[in-house]
Amino acid sequence: MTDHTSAALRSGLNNRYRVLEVHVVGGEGRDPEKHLVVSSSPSLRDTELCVLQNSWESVPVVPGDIIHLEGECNSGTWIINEQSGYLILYPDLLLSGTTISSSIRCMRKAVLSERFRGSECGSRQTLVGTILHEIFQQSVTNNLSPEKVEELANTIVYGQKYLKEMYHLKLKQTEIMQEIEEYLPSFFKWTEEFVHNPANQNKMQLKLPSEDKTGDCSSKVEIVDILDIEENIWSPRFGLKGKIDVTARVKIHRQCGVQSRIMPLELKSGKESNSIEHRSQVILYTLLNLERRVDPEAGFLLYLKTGTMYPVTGTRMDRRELIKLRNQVAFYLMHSTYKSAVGRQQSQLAALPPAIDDSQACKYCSQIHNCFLYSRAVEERMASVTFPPAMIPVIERETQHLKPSHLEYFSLWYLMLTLEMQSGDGKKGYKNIWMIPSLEREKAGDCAGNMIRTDQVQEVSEGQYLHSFQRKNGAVLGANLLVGDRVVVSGEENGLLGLATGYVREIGATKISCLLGRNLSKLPESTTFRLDHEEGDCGIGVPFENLSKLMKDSPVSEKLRNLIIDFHKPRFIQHLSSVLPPEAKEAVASILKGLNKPQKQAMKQVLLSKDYTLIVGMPGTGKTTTICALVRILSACGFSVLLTSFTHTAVDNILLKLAKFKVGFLRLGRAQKVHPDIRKFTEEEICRSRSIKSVMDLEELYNSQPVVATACMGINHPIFVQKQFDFCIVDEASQISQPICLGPLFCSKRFVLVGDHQQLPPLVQNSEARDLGMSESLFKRLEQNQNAVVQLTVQYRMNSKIMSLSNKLVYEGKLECGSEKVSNATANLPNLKMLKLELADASKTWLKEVLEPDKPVCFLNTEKAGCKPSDIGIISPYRHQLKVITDLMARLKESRVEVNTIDKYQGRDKSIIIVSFVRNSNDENLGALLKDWRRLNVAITRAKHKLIMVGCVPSLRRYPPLEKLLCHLQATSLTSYIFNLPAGAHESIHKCNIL
DNA sequence: ACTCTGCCGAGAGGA
Repeated sequence: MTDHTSAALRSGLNNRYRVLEVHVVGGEGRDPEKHLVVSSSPSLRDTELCVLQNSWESVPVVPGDIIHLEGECNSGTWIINEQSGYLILYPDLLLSGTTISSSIRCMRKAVLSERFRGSECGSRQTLVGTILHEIFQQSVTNNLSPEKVEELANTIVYGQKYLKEMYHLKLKQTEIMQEIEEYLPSFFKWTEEFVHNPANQNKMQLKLPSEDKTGDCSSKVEIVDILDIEENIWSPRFGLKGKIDVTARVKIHRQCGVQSRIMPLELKSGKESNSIEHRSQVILYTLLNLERRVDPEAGFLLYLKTGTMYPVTGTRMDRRELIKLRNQVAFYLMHSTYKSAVGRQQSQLAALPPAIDDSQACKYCSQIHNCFLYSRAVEERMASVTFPPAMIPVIERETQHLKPSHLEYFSLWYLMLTLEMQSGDGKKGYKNIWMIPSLEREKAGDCAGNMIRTDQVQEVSEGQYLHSFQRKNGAVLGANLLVGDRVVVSGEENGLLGLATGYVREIGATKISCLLGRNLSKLPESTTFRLDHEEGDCGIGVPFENLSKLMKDSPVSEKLRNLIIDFHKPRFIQHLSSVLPPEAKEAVASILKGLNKPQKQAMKQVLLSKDYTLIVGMPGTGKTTTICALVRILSACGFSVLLTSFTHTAVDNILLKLAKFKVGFLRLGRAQKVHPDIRKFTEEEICRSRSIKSVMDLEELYNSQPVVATACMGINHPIFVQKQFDFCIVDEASQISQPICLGPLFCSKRFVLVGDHQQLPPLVQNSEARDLGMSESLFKRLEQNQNAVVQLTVQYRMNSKIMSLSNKLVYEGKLECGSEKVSNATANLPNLKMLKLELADASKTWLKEVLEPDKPVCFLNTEKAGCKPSDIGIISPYRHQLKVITDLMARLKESRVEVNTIDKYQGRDKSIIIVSFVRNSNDENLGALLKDWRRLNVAITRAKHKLIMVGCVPSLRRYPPLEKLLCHLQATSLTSYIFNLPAGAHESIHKCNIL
């Protein structure tokens, strides 16, 4: 994407330029060149010239792009060629060292891996590799003796940290330990040679690029000090990021003298290949090092199996080629869609990097499924894309299980997800951390700057370090970071970006404590930090992954494709007796007793279903109660249940109820995000309290409960690799986008979606994606199969008059009150009499009327009142309005009244609801939010006893849903609902709030 | 043209 309008441009070391023009020069015997007219001034008036030569002209740069230039600029001209300079395309897109090194062999794979992150499912070797890394890193940092290393290996292998992975791969701890043992002798040999006894070692050839003079470059290398492990570096200069296994101070002994350098050391536990991929990784790490220290020029590759260490020098040529490769990958990632030049300018998916002709490499490729899928669903129709001839029949064969409808579904959703991801780009990216000073970002509340560390760093658990920060000047924090938020900790100084990531643990007036993945105590005490709220994009990986899974050639995926894409009719069995075990009958009957008729019907329908059931939970119809009863019945019948929802809060809502009935369950997900009363059911807590340290115990825990609950993004948990559930229940299903909702469905035989498509749909930011249908939930899509739908129509929230609104407008009269009591309930206003006396003066008669408990619905017309819409309200479509209201309420010292958006109020209720519609007749264009009748429906179904709506009637009439509502209000003979407010009425309305 | 919640990740090896 070329839209970087807000990007800050700079010259100097961190120079950013915008490309204004691109000219291809040369040909006719002359070497081709590309001339770029670039500018770093905000006005784009002062321009410079950038000349690309010696194959740099192949960089796919276009006008509008942001580039970073490295090298020298002489009188306004940059020369980037064989000898000097680098051009980095889209430098704010940081690519990891492994992404680039893997793109050497197959760029297509590298690009696919950026989208489909979970495809690499791990193996024994990778797990052993990870564990070996940790053992080595800790041993070398703490200079451990061989006995201590053995001990450490034991604690790690028989500890808690890698149990999940071992369970996932069905590996035993003893097996892993055995394999680890085999590595230790070579590791000891290496420490002898390079750390303890460097004088005895063999010489190695190490020629650093800066040493021009030829001659003897054989040297002895000595590791003097380990400065860091897992050092995380972000380099917006080279557009790179990475974690460096070991950062070591190294002495190079030569005939001509001794040199000291800080160099990266890359560990490998696999085959001693000294391959180009491995070497490239080291070279990229030397580039990353430039962010923090002098150019190391070289690094080392250490193969743990043999203890052999190879020096890797990054020549200019190596670096240049790797940067060019990075630019290409960056180009493909930034141009994953394009607008068709003709017609309606619709976005289309672009081709991936071409497939390579290497069946050997493809055989072991973890992305092969996605590679074939994309070629079949997207690229096949493109004239410009060709495949190696040998590959064509393979693609054909590997995708033959997919019908055209499946391929269409895939490409449409792939496109929509990509569009949505791009539109988040501006906000999401980490680039704000380096592009916006902390002080400025703090105003938006997303950052806390100028912080220093205070207390000792505590290692709370393996790899979790508790850090405390406070302002350098002791000032109060302005940030609105919340407990549980993810944060990125960086140094305020240059080059210290992304030092660590973690979670906010506690927030005080002047202090923040965070649980970070790395220990920062080694940094100088004077280091000042900034804590940036991480606006995650990682979640976007889950829907891509689910989409890919849906296209797999497996029975589960095939069944879901049939049901979801091809709308096969959901099947039901005839008789309850075949699912209801006799011994469960009594228990089930007693649970059913507490339910109303449609709720009972829903239970029955689910029990009879072979595929799926949709439960429409209209407002106030007891969705939570119903789900809770369903879980109890299903587990009484001996079924296993996977219980999910989009948000943690919704999951815990049900669990809180379930806990009362003593139904056992296991809650997955980070304890911090879980309701305090439910935390004791989380895997994390149980593992801690029972100090589970063996794969067997963990497996026992996973199998101990037939009911497992998680947020639906949490389906990458290893439990789901091995367990299949009888039923999956998805709450809030009408608010979840299809590819996310799919996730939990792979883990069960049947599913139940609970929701109400008349309420708000999944949130989609990108308008084009929305127009393409991205906000259609799976619930809505499947609702056309009416035989799978049960409606909960008996509601216990609203009194009859409030209910009648939405009943008329939305539910075609299907809603009914659960009891007389519900139907007639009015607001309890104990101070009303006193207040009425206060309001005796005639100008306020309207307020008296509004407050009458037997007028449950009223609409206050602000048209003539001159009352600013921005003065009133409790729920509102707009966040800005809420801010104004909250401030006013604070001035009136009223904090008990909850102020929130309509969207956030979905699923909740209150006795009295005041809706502020905000819109004023002066508004030139209609906003989109109020056009959505689902939002209106949510707004008018939150109140139990009294619904007060405030807004300018003539303005609101321009919105079709509100027009309908107002018409209905006028047409009803119950009472005159609409009041015309006199001037200055808004003050009184706040008094009304204080009731 | 105003609505916002989920995910731990860059890299663990394989040819």
